[in-house]
Amino acid sequence: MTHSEENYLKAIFHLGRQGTSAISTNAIAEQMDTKPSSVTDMVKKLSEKGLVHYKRYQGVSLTAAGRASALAIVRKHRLWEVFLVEKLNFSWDEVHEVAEQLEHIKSEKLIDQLDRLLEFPKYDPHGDPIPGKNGEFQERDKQLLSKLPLRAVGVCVGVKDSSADFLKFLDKNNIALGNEIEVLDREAFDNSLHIRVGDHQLRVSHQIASNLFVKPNEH
Amino acid sequence: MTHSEENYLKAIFHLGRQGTSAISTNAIAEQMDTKPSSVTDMVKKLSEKGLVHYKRYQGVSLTAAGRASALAIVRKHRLWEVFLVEKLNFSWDEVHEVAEQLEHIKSEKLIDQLDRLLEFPKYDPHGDPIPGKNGEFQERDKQLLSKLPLRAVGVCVGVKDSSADFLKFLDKNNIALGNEIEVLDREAFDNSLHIRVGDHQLRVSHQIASNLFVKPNEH
DNA sequence: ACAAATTTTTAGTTTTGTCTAAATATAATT
DNA sequence: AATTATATTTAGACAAAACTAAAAATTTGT
Ligand SMILES: [Mn+2]
Ligand SMILES: [Mn+2]
Ligand SMILES: [Mn+2]
Ligand SMILES: [Mn+2]
Repeated sequence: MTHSEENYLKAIFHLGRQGTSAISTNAIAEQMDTKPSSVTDMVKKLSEKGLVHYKRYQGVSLTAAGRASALAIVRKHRLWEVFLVEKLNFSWDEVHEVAEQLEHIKSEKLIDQLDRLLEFPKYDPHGDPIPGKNGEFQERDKQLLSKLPLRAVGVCVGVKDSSADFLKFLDKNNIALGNEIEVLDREAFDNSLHIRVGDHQLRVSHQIASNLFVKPNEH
Repeated sequence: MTHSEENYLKAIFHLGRQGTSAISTNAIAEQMDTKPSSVTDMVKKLSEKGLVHYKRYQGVSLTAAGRASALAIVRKHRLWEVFLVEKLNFSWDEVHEVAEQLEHIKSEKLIDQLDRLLEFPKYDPHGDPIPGKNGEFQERDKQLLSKLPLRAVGVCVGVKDSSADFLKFLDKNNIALGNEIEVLDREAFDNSLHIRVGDHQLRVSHQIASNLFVKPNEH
């Protein structure tokens, strides 16, 4: 499988996890920053290889084989991200670009041993779950901060947008995975929040709050 | 720079370290397991980019820029090989194939941090020197075992042929880097040697002996 | 239901890296 | 020096992955 084929499978997989319906050519093109006509070409090839279901004009979805391949790539991507943060002193906003390259390295032993070296991590630096060797993975019980009721308390466990810009914003404001977050107040006008993170307080826009995942505390 | 361009530069660099003359199209083709016509095409492109000196029918050599690029790739290749052996439990006959992939990953921080994680190794698992960040590297003082005089003692410091077959042969016969080797006898007929490796003895063919590097003991 | 807008596909090009077959230059041999 | 052999380059083709522009199918709006 080529790098390009792998990237398409991964894109289709990620789009499939958002909305559950069939995935459109345009959506894939946008995700991959390419043209719809290129997508059509590639989707045909993936279909020939039995990796996606495809009927023209009807969108695509992954076959079992395609899903397995996509999960393998996601597993590699996230393990490498952990490696970069834990062993090579990368910050969480720097890892994605390099992991995009490393995810294509082909060696089963490499990835199994990397998993061992990292002591079998369950989540990547952005809080996303790392699929196991056989593709199994459990999404964490989490909620967008913006959906939390007033006075609710939770632990920050992930980001929805993992762009460098957003991650650097979080760093600058001392918000990190594992922090306790409490919703102190919600501004009705723009849905911005007044929150407590650990022992400091700040105001965050709705856009910020709707890109932060928290695991609500049991009560 | 593409993977293919990088592979050509590396091949030219390695050929240049054997014989010092201009490197022939055919030699590159053989080294890269491709056709001479493909080499000509690529060499033209590398020449356009100022990475090799090239006049048709006269062979190629690296420019300063080309040499620097080649050294950067060799550095990455060998650091990754150390990583695979030291951190991921690979044996020295398994690392090359994976390093061929990893050497193309682009990230300066990645390779600097990898260097640090490995505690700035000077040599790779096959005894080959690892170029520094600025391309500087010192070839070790070493000699082929086959060239050693009778009764001479040395330390095994490298292999010339690092094919999996040869490396597995060495493993099987308990010959490893760092072992002390003494030449006990030389058979005039076929130049095979009777040697001592640490505390065991064995006979090795001339072909074996001429692919093992030793650092002769001062006397 | 029909026209307009949007989405998707097709057709034809481009770039990169490879190949085969043929032509040309260099090297070796008589 | 001429012939033969070898090495190298050119010419033309191909596959992969992208693109643009145009055609076709689908969806939307009235
Ligand atoms: Mn990522
Ligand atoms: Mn991630
Ligand atoms: Mn190697
Ligand atoms: Mn090596």
